[in-house]
Formats: sequence, C-alpha cells, structure tokens
Amino acid sequence: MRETHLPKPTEAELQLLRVLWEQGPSTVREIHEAQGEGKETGYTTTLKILQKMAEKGLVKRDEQERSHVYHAAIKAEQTQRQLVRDLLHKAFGGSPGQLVVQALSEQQASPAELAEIRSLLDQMEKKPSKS
Amino acid sequence: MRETHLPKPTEAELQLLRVLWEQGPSTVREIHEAQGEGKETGYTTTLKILQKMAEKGLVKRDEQERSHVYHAAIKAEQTQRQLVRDLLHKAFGGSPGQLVVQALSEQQASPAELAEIRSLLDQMEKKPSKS
DNA sequence: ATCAAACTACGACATTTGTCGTTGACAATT
DNA sequence: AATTGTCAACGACAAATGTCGTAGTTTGAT
Repeated sequence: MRETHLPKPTEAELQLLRVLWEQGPSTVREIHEAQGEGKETGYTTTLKILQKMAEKGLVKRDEQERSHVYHAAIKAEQTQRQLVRDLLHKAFGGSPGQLVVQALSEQQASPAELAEIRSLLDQMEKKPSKS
Repeated sequence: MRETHLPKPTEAELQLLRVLWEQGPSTVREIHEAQGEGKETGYTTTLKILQKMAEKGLVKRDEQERSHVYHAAIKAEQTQRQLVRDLLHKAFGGSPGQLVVQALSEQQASPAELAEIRSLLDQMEKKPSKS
C-alpha cells in the first residue's frame, strides 16, 4: 500500500468522492446527476474536476468504454481519518478530546452510535495501543 | 448572539487565531513572532492576513496605539464547533458517530478525556435533547 | 451517407489564498 | 534637524479552485 501521500481532497472533490463511495464505480454522467440535488453546476465542471482528481490519484478510471468509468482510489474511512487528523492538528492542538466533545454536542447521535462509541472507549481503556 | 454568519477561517487564518486565543490581544509583531516556530513567512504576510481577517470580522483591532492591537472576534469553542459541523456534513453525512470513532482511533486520548467523553455520553443518553 | 447526440479534451476566466516588495507616515535617537 | 527604524497600507503576483464554452471525436439513428 503506497497510498499514503495522496493530497487532501478539496470541497468539490470530496463531494464527488462521496458519490463514488455511495454508488461505486460510475460514469461522469452518473456522478454528475447523482450529486445534482441542490447543486447547480454544469456537466463539464464535474468532468474537469474528475480529470484533476485522476491526475492527483484520488480516483482511477477505466477508459475501455466510451464513457469512462471512475472509481475512488481511496476508501472512505481512510479519507475521513485523514480529514479528522488534519482538523485535529490545525484546530484542536492534537488532542482529540475536545473534538469529540464538540462533535457529540453539535449533533445528537443515535443510540446505536452512542453504544458503538462506548464500546470503543472500553477497548481503548483496556489496550492503549491500537493497530 | 449575532456571531453566527462569520466565514470559515482558512488554514493560515486559523493559525493566527490560535495565537490570539492562546496569548490574548496582541500586536502584529507579537503574533508574527509567536507563530514563527517552523513557519518561515514574512512580517507583511502576517499583517496582510490579519487585515483580511479584520475585513471579514474574524478579528477586531484597536487602532489607538501606533501598533494596532488585534483580538479574536470569536471564541475558540465557537470556531471549533463550526469546523466540526462543517466536516460532519461534508465528509460524514451528518452523523457524528463515525467522526468520533475516527477521532478516537486516530490519536490516543488521555484518561481524563476519556472520562469526560464518557460522562458526556451519560448526559446524552439521559436527556436526548440538548440545550 | 449524413446528421444529431453524447462524450472527452482543452483552454479561458474569475475568485481566493498566501506570499512579498515598496511606499509613505510616524517616532525615537543622535 | 537629520537619520534611522518601525509600522500600516497598498499593489503585484503565482498557484489553486471552481466555473464554463468550444472543439473534436465517436456512436447511433435517419
């Protein structure tokens, strides 16, 4: 896995990545229309951004078909962790406690999520080192 | 509280805000030198960014003295919450559970922080609606 | 065979961001 | 009074970002 040093996706790029994570490999048109809710942007804009993303390595594409098929080159969890780490250092001085507190007080989490967090806390207190 | 619609600070702006939160009201030179660790940038760069921030309302300044004194116009917690909310919607689809999980698994939290999070979880499960 | 539709590629453009250099005002020291 | 140093203001500039329009190519239908 040499995937580590991919650039941080911009806002527009992240939105397209989200479509790819949700729908799996898609053509430009599929991506463009899927993300169209509330987004008033031209088809070529989406295409251009995807091309840039391909250059950067954020997505890969299959050019076999006339309509190229794009797929995400990184998993959602990987990117999310990258973004969280970034925010952690840039705004919270590296200590995750306050970030977690803000996140939880910002938006009510579902009981299932609360339970998941709780079990994660248990894990962390038992074995301080993670994989 | 009419502070809500301030623009999201950029990366460089956030770094200056952090200095102001830490040191309190400061002159440009104080800010510039405080943040100098590892940052190789000119004095006028810092000045220019602060001027932009003043235009946007992110900081205010006292022009009484020859060396203007800047102070943050928003509290750290407010900005942090804004950034977390932003990340929540842009990368996690609005559900905080995964964000919390990523934050915790990214960086080991201190026992004190873990305890704080735990008590916050207790609060949230008792009263589902927050103030 | 031609024409229309769909698609990629490419360049143009406005905006924002971060970076300086220069200028002009003011102050303090000589 | 003249010089030196500090400061804010302003303009310039490169790079990145997001936005389209147009051109050229391929595919499908008439």
